[in-house]
Amino acid sequence: MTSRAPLPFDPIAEAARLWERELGPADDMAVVTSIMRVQQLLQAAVDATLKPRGLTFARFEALTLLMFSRSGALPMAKMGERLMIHPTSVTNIVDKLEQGRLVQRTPHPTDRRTTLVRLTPAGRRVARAAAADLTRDRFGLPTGTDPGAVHALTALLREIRAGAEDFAPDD
Amino acid sequence: MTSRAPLPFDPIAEAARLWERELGPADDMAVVTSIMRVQQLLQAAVDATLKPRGLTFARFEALTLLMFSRSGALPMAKMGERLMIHPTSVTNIVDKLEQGRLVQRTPHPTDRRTTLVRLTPAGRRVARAAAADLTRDRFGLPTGTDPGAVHALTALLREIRAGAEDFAPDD
DNA sequence: CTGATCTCAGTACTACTGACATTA
DNA sequence: CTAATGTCAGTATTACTGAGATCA
Repeated sequence: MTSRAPLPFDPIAEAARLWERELGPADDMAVVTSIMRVQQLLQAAVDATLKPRGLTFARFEALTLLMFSRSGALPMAKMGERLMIHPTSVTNIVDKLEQGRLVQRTPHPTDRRTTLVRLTPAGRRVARAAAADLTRDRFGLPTGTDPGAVHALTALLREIRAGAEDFAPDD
Repeated sequence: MTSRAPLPFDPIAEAARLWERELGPADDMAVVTSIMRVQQLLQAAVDATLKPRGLTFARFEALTLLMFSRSGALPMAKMGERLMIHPTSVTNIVDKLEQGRLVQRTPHPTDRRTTLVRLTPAGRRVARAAAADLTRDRFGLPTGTDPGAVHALTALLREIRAGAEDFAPDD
């Protein structure tokens, strides 16, 4: 959260202008760069909101996933699939959450290969509190962000996710 | 690039449904999560495209910035400002580019505190080739992504960047 | 003296590869 | 035997803090 001085011009528009002049069509470059830059801004804001509770956005997402699951517990592999993260990253994230006593590893009742991750009462409490913090801070979105723009953005990003096979198109 | 099996449903829409039921309005959560997820997909695709040339997207952006500068050289601090990255990250990225002989550190002619980073001929060549690769792969965007959607997305993200003081609004 | 510029050491987080033990 | 599950060791990136040297 090192508050930078804003640039006197839009760096992406400027880059697109020069790219177009020297390298060809710049539309794809401009969107992708925009997404990267906005993600960076939001990630920093969200992590700052969560820091007092010892969470990162990745850990918060894992906690939320468990909170929304029927029994409050899921296999590691299922978590990785839903969160689109690598198996070793699941191990790492669950390690940290377990150190904070927000989740607990338990054996699967029938499949002994599988480890279930279960939300503890403290985990559920922290998840709800963190969710309230994030809602209050609008997940890092600038104050005054137009709700219509939020909807439109979500819909457009959904198209891209569908095209990238993030999920089955016929939902 | 571990090609995952796509989920049989949209995980973000599903999370929004449950969030709305238990925690309140989910619109902000849905956009921000969408941006994070799409960024992850694009970052992986772009890095895969650049890997054969020994570049990451961050290093490519630094190279491009130099390519578009008047003299092909910029102070480290100026680079960090434009790319929105931390001074120590600039040091790190320039280190790697210099190891690959794509840039060269040179002293500033008048301000002896400042280090100029200059593109080498090889650096310029690699930058242009990488740009061509990325253009060919549409910067990781799914094949068939609607150009209209690309424009709309860029415009909406520009609003958010402006609101976050990424640059001066009166551009 | 103040402030800017850059680097270094050390830490944290996430991603990925390859290897491995266990079990369905 | 094959495939799935989870973990570990090791590596690569990037981000950030704190400290310090140099210099405008």
